[in-house]
Amino acid sequence: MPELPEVELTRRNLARWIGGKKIADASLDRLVGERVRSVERRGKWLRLPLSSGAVLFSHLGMTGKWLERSRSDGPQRWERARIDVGRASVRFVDPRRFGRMILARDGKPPAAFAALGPDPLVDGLDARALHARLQRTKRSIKETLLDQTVLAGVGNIQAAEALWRARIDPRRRADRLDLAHVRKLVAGIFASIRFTLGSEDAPELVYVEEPGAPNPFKVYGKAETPCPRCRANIRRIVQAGRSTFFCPRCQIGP
DNA sequence: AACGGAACCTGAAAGC
DNA sequence: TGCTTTCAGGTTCCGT
Repeated sequence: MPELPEVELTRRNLARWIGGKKIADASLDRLVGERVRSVERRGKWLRLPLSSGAVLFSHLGMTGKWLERSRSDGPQRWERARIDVGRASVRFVDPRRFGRMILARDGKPPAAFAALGPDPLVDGLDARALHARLQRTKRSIKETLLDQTVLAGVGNIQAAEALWRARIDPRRRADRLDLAHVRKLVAGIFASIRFTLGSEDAPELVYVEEPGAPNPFKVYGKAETPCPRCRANIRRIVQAGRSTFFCPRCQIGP
């Protein structure tokens, strides 16, 4: 269930595994013979420009992962695609099948990609611009952060974590945040992304919802445990059908 | 135009 | 034990 940090770590792994390499074989015939010019990321999308000018777009959905295996290894459980380069082979596995792979022969991105707002790592985040954008909605700040056209890459975990770091109540209306709040929020987003990049970096990513996976987060998935900052009990609520975790004491209310 | 809710799909855990 | 319900860090579509 990947968000910006997990997709960024996947990007770095894929760049090492297949960046600059020629595709010797693939589950998608059209890819054979192409060279992977680079592995890029924007929001939760991976973008792989190929030597012919075609571009491969990959979205991990909720459960998608790229794994490195040996060329001689058989299909992995839930394998949906494979790309072989030299002796190595990368596999896309996705039990829940929400992930997507799109080969754009003309390089034109899918609509969802084209509509993405600024990516914090790729484009940076401007507090004034974000503040102006937040003025245009009556939704809660938590729901608004999940809107990929406002900001690319923040998902349910990063939203909760960033708001906790910024001490902002997730139920607060987005248009009620002043510039000072938005500055704290921007700092919170960067801090949370950095923290997650540091704690999850591995050749094989493990998502927190998987059985037995560690939970490195401050509030996500921590209902009824003490807030790491003020020791009040973390609460779980539902917003727009998704779980939100927050501290009712140190995150300033609506 | 913007918003909330259901739908898409599968597996694991919790509840009965 | 086995059946049912709930939940999951994704987007998309549909109706209001």
